[in-house]
Amino acid sequence: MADSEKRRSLIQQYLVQNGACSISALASRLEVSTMTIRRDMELLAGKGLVRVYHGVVVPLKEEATSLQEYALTKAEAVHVQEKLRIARAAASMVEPEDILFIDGGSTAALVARELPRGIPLTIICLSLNAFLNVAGNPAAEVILAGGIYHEETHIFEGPESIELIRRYRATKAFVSANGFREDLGVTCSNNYLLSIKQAVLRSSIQKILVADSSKFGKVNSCYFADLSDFSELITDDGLPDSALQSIRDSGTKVQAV
Amino acid sequence: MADSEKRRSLIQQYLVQNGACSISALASRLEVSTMTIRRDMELLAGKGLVRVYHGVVVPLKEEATSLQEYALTKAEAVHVQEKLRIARAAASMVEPEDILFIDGGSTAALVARELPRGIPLTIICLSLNAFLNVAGNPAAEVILAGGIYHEETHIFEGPESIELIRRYRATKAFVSANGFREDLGVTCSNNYLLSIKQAVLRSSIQKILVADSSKFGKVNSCYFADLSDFSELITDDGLPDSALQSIRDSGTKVQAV
DNA sequence: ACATTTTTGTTGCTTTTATAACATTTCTAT
DNA sequence: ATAGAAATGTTATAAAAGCAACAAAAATGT
Repeated sequence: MADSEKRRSLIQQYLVQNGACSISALASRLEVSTMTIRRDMELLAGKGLVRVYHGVVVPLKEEATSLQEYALTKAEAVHVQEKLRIARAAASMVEPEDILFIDGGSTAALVARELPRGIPLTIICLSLNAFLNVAGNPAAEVILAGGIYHEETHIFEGPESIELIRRYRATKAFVSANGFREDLGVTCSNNYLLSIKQAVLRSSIQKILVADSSKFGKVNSCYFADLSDFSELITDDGLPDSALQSIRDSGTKVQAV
Repeated sequence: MADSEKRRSLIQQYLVQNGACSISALASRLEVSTMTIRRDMELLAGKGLVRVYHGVVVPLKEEATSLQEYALTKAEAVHVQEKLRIARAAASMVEPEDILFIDGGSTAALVARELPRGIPLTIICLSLNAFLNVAGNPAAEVILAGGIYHEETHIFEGPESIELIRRYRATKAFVSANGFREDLGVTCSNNYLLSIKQAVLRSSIQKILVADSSKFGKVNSCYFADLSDFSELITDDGLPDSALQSIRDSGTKVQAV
């Protein structure tokens, strides 16, 4: 990476952490002239990443503040690029008046974050992560399945959660998983996750599995569905063609983004 | 609320939405001089709510979350000190192994924040505010009553919420209110709040009303209990002695902190 | 109604930033 | 190595913001 790029990257990182910074402070911190910073900012502003006011740079990264930030720092920072592509593909499937289940897990949380704003939706969240990423959407009715909070998964467990899921009917469910393979099916790591995911599948028309290719071939302790139980799989381009083909043959649409 | 307060509140709201704004823009938007805005910003900066750079105001993200936002940008900003004293008194009543209901509202959210950490508790939260203030407490089992999210109150509404409350039994319930008086009882502003508060009262041994003295004498549309239905009232020192005495005579303990 | 306090606006001056044009350095490819 | 390109620094001028002191207006209390 060129020095100038590295500097801009550093600036961005600093801005996201600190919320804002003056151009003069950036110049002295990075030991370059203010003109250099200005030119950098012009570039970043052109990309829509920052906004430059009078002497001050403010990161414009979509609400990287407080709640959303919390939701993402906790998420495993692995395969973020893939997960984001998957999330965007998933979000682009959503249509006005859709009723959505958003599962726990970092990929599903990203789906929540990428959901179109301004169109009427009903969004039923199963994890705090997903919820925090949609709360505040003015056009959406946001529902959270409550219960006992599990900090490691950000999911609420309990009969109330299951009951709530059973009471609703969704047009689309975005479900995550810890592992998926053709022979042993789709798996997750906990018993309560299993109950929730199964309830979600039973309450939804379109069942969409969002899982990056690192999950492919893996198994975890709790089996909750076969791949063919899903109407669609959204994953990245890391799956072998043979696998893609055989999943498609079993009746599940596949998007590899 | 005084005009100046209203203006500062508007500014804060605008800042949280937009991330940042120049002083000159705020001045023309609110049709006051830049000096007025500058002085406002000095005030808000003193409270640690914003940071002023050269001509630009940036909200500080640490404080912009749930509670502070609610407690300081909304109309209740005036009574923060009282609420905090009330919250601390309430929190000091809590003992190990207690099972707690924490209602919605800024005062109850403060109770949640002031709860002792490290002692085993079961904490059932009825609002996002309260929840975010206790999530992460390692010694506590944290439960959130889910349902349809209401942004203006940060509360989750729905049959699931009520069912969850009915299913639990608490040793202490910290309940908030919009108004309370001896003749017309304790009132809140919404129907769903009413259902929740009544369910909480029916599921709890000790029923503790936390409400600052500005609520005294007021009525709101929804009546949900008499003052004598509460085992205890925690308020500040703004109630007339005669009222304190007559509430005590009716069998409700009163702490005026 | 009056005086007092608080809030807001105005002015002049200082300091900081923006911008453009030009000079210099650093990088890159042959 | 060297020319050309890209990146960076410098300077001068214009524009905008900061600041302090004072004036005017509005709110408050007696």
